[in-house]
Amino acid sequence: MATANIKEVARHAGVSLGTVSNVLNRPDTVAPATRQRVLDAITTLGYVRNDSARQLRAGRSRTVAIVVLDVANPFFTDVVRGAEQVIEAAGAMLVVCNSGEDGARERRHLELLEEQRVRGVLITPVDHGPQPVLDKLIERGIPVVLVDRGTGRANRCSVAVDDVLGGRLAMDHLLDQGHHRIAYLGGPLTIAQVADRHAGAAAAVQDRGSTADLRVAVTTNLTVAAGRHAAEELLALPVRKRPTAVFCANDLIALGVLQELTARGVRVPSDVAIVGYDDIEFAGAAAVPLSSVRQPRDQLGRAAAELLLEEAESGDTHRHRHVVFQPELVVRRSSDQPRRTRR
Amino acid sequence: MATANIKEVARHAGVSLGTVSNVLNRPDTVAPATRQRVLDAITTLGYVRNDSARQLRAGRSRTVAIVVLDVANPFFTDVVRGAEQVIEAAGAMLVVCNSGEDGARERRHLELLEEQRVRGVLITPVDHGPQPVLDKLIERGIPVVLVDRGTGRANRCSVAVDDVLGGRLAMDHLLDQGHHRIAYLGGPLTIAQVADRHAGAAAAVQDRGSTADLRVAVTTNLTVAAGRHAAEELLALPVRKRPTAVFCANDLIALGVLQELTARGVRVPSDVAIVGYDDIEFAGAAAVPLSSVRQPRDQLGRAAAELLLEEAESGDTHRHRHVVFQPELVVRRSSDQPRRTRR
DNA sequence: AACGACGCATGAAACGATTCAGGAGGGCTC
DNA sequence: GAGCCCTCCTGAATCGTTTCATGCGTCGTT
Repeated sequence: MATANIKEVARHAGVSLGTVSNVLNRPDTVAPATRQRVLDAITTLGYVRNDSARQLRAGRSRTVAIVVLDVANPFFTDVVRGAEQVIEAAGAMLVVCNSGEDGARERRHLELLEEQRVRGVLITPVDHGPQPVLDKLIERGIPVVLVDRGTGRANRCSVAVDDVLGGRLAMDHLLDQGHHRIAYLGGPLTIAQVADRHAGAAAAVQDRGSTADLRVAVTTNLTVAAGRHAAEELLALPVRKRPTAVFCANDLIALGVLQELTARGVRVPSDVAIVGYDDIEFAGAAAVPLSSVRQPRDQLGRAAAELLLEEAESGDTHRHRHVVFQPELVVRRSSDQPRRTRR
Repeated sequence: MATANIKEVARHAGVSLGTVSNVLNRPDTVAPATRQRVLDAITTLGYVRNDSARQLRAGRSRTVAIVVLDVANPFFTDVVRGAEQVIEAAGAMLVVCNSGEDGARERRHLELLEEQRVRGVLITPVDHGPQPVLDKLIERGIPVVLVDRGTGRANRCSVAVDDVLGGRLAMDHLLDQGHHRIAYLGGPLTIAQVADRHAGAAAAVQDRGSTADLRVAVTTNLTVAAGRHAAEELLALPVRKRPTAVFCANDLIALGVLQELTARGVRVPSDVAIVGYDDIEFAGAAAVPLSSVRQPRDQLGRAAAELLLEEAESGDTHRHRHVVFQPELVVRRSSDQPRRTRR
């Protein structure tokens, strides 16, 4: 019942504790014959290392945690997969924690992770204000890497995508297509990503000296349902005031808009063009494939994981870095139809 | 730097080790004044429990693992969320591991989890043959609960949804709508769910004594791309031989089919009706909202977690159970148009 | 023959928490 | 005031691993 321990293995193989440990950790320092005896003992006893003891001795664990806002959001699942690759290749283990956009849950998770002395934490924090909990982790020597939150602080690394540029790309595209009345859908504006994407869109209009009308419709969150709701409001406008294009803060909203418009007989893109953000898998698979601003999601995860491992290994000599990726516009059918210039 | 330990706390508060431990674990056995002194020492020293030491002593950890086939699949993310609720409510922690449908990765994960002496494992195994790795875990006293794999073995609990019934529901619906040529899309058939759903569909045809023609098109996996590919093959058939309805083994395939058909000018549901499976969020949000067989995904996760905790606590007195949920057909536009009876 | 070097193996000493048998002191009963 | 119970606290023993100073041969060099 009680799993065999290293001592029993030693006794069974007729060697000392230290030798078994050496077989496990530095096999080449043990004579082949002895090594084999030990290995045999291990298999016949069904010995399995006890990680708690290992960690206790080592003072730190071999697991890395990632705390995401929503495990069910395709954006984050892809980030997780990217991080996973790097972490597992390094022989460590990635545990995924879900804050569900809830600060209290986030804090509970971080406390548990601290008790576990995890090797490091990748996190997209719920709040983007000052973060005493994170600072505490860092003081304790647990590296923290911010994921997808631009302005990293001085005591930690960060990876992010240039959301202002993303907004600019989307808007430039819509302006190129000849649109003049354009709506930006997203919210709440307290979310940095939502605000930045809008700022980029506005900057694009301004830089061109365009007379285009860009207005914002704030949604309560970033879900499909919010998109449907926003579309209803657009449809309530008289046709001549209705935007001919909408730029959505993420693809879930865009999909909601698409669905509602199609259901009401408004055609995409001929009546209304749509551009989303994130380029999740379901964007290209929508019945009217969705134009979207692609973020290198798995790269984001990979880069974050690499920074973390680097910091964990190099220790004090580490210099914090802030990696920023460039987004990329993917034009698909939902916005691919130049509009005859008219007002 | 090195985090304070319980000994320093004891010294700082002028008490013994045991007292500090009591404050932490049995606060009411310590006199209020002493307790407060200890708590003060804890905060001033910034003491954080060391979970490794705790676990080593206790012999087991307070974390539960869930091993899923694909973290990015909306079906599994919802199962995870369900399990999470129960596990966290019990003061434990859920770690999510991704096997990516790869048996080797699954095994590596299980080995690591065993080293960590996790409290239990929820798993949707990659293979449904005999599972020596899982048996080994169980022998070691680590409870295992199968998720979404019907035929649980005698030494473990399981939760599942009746896939045969689900297939039957879908097919009954399509037959009711007057369809006579129907295709089942899914694969590989070695996946129990894929086979069971087909079995249900076939049984429905037979039980009615229907003359309907149900044929299977096997896909290589269960993704959107596979659905698109399958749709292309359907379109290669002459119209008079082409199925008027397709039943897909999951929603990702169904979305792929929908996209490809729409892109080729085939209308859904009037030319071809579609029914999917899982009822993921994007099913209802598709441009032609998708009929689908709904599985109680979060309940699945919750039930699995509850069985696990129960087993972990009751120990030997535990009797393994196999919970089976009923699926439910959700009819949406993609199949909601009775067909004039004709052959 | 003496010496160092080297290869292997040893086992005691950590790591930090929990547990538990036991002790100190105070108050109560008879 | 003896005996007893209670409350509160103590500290050694324990969990299983890793590490490291040490020991013991053997071999090659001088």
